[in-house]
Amino acid sequence: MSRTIDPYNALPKYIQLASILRQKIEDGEWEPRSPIPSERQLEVLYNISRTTIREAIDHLMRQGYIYREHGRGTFVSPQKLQKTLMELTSFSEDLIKRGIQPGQIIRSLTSVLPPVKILQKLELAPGTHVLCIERIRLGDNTPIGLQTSYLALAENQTITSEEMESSGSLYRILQEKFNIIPSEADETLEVTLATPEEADLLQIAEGAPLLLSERVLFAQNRKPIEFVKILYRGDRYRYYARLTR
Amino acid sequence: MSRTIDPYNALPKYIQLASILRQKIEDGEWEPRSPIPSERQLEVLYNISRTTIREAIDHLMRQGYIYREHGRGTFVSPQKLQKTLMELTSFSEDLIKRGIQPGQIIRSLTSVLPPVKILQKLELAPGTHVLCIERIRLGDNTPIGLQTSYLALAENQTITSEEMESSGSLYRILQEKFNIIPSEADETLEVTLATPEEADLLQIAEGAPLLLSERVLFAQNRKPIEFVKILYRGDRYRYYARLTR
DNA sequence: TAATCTAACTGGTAGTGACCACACTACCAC
DNA sequence: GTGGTAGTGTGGTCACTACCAGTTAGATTA
Repeated sequence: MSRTIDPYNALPKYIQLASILRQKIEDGEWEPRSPIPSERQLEVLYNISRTTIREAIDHLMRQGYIYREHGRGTFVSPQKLQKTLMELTSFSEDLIKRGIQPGQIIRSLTSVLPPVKILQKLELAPGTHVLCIERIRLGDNTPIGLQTSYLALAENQTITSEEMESSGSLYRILQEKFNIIPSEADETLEVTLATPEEADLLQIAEGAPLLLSERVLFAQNRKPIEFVKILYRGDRYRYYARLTR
Repeated sequence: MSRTIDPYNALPKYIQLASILRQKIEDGEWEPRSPIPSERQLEVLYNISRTTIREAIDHLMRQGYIYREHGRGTFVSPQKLQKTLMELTSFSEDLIKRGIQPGQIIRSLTSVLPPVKILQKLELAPGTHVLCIERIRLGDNTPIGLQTSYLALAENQTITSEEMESSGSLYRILQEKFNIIPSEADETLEVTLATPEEADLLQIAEGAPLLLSERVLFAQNRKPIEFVKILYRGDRYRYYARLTR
């Protein structure tokens, strides 16, 4: 990573500065709870205006790397799990962060007419067909979850099972093929009990407790792009979130 | 709510402007997906510099009220549940938002020596005593959760059961009495089954599925102030979160 | 000694002015 | 029609400046 600001770099200076500072924190060059250089010092150190400095610091603060104290200074956050900040993660990203090998079995990939409730969440007209993908999610080669995705793609857009097989990450396909970047999601979590079919697929007993997650995913323009329902095995999955005011 | 910016007001201008704009959105004066006045127009409308305008808009954007599109404008977010943004909420706030009448039964309020695991999460030395509050949480007068809080207060700080009874909200006491403002939390959720004692307290069958939430709450200065464990009745509670990248 | 004041820091708010990157439209040339 | 192009409006980035508001430590004073 660069150690100085390059004014000819295409990246904005505040992003360059933010990543320099982030690096120093992640490398442990600056101890938790210790102050980073003051804004006036950074101005001189990197030859950047305070406006830009503050913008970089704002970013790092919102990402939880540092915190400010009026009149005292700006300090490194003492957090252990910086990587698992409040972030929107795909299933595979999620598992990788926990050190578990993700995997999946694609059960089906078809165009379906979904229930009205789901069409409403996707803000689609009644009668619209959407792409439905059913998958069994694996962690270290054993089932952890049962996932059903409904995707609101444009007429001329579709995804093949080959693409799903080879890429592994639906979100990566959305991003690379259609330039759709997931940016926000509403999620609910509740407890249910496994039906016979679900129990069979997850290799657990009928009536075993499951964690049910339902999520509506929004793109950059705030349009809903996916409704996804995941049934997690209660004994093998723990949900993690970071909340902020 | 004020309709113009008052330069003599103690509140910063960008906060005044943000609340004016928020009001217009909540009142429906500006339709979802329609553009709000451009930054240059707002400059003239409210006689404020663009710096300040952008700061106000930044705030509203992070709170999910609006979104920006480079080259096109700034638009009102089409969100139905503005109130239940990704927010850190207390149990009572949470229920009120869902239209349920919160209540509680305080089972105990004592100084205890907690398990080492909890002391570690609170970043306290082994052997430290903390305030422990056990409560049964009610929704519309029937039990929905079993909550155990461990509070890392200073030597001279404590909370009485009278205060808990009268206020109802622990977070309000923390804020008003000790000036501690909860600002962040790490939370995990998983599924467990009710022990006989838990089943009895929650008035459900032994072995019924529960949603177990464990949360570490941090103050403004990033110091942990509370470890709280809540067992929710699986049949009466649903967890909601909004995730952002 | 203890309380007070002061100066020199820190981050917080605000204005001005400039230029860039992107989106849209109207117009023109082919 | 099609493709280009210039103009104008939008948000994005950046510099420089000024002053306000907390915090701290050291000097000063009672």
